[in-house]
Amino acid sequence: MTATTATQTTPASLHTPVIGWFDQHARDLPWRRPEAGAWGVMVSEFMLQQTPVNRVLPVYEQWLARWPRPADLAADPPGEAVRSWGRLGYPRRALRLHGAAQAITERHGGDVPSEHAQLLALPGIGEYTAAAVASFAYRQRHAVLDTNVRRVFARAATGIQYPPNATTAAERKLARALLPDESEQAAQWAAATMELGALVCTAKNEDCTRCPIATQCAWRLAGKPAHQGPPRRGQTYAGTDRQVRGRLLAVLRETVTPVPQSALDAVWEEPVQRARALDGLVADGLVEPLAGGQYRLPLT
DNA sequence: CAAGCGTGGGG
DNA sequence: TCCCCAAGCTT
Repeated sequence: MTATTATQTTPASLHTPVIGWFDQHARDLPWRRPEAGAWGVMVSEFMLQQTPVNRVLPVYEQWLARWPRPADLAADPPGEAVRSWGRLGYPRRALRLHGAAQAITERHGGDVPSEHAQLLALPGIGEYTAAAVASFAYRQRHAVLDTNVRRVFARAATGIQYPPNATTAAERKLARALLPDESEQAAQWAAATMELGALVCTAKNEDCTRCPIATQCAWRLAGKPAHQGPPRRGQTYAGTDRQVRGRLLAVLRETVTPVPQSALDAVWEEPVQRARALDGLVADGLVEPLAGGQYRLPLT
């Protein structure tokens, strides 16, 4: 026999069980079907930035039915993207997705680019989304570090309950070290680790009995020590500008005809904050001011 | 780099 | 009820 330590965790010892688990338990999500294409993957990634899967599903279906290609979206006003975004939250994402569709139409012949650098240059696409589209849609080899993967790696490899607030160089290095060499297997690994974090290795109430790598998990082996350090910053919402913006935009989504100032004034009592919120929406390009104190979603 | 940016479901 | 959280990006 060799002197191999049977219990040591190696990258390869994680790949087979995690990918095997994914084969058995992956959810059948529409953007994972072959017919979704790169555009479907990209749309889903925008919508899933900070919004849960179950709320994205219906909006995704409507969106792809209405705008099956980037050029279809680019041909409509940005305000229509904002309206169709509905109540997914963070409506600037809708504007950025529209802008990305325009850039794809103008610069890439209407096809979602496959190169990471070109994806990264599109509005609304950062490090994570560029890697996700390149990996999921084009089966390339990229470290895909979202909140789920970061939590899985923090626990399984680093032995801590939660990753740092912001992605660190150490996390990127670890993710690259764990990535399978072959690109198709790397793409499966990316999707599988993400799904594991979403379904089993969740932020709260993780279920280690269903985890395919529980026997190798550093955090579990250490007795699942509680998170050290300051509590995660809780985002207050009630009474903030964000809440006011949400109410204002909800009014404007209701109608294609311009809305008078009085209709907007009705959503919030305090005039200073109300005006600040509306100014912010205009500055962001989410609202278009018209002559005579009227407002609408942007046509350009 | 910390702050700002929506919304709704579940414990 | 309140608090936490959900496939981040931009400035």
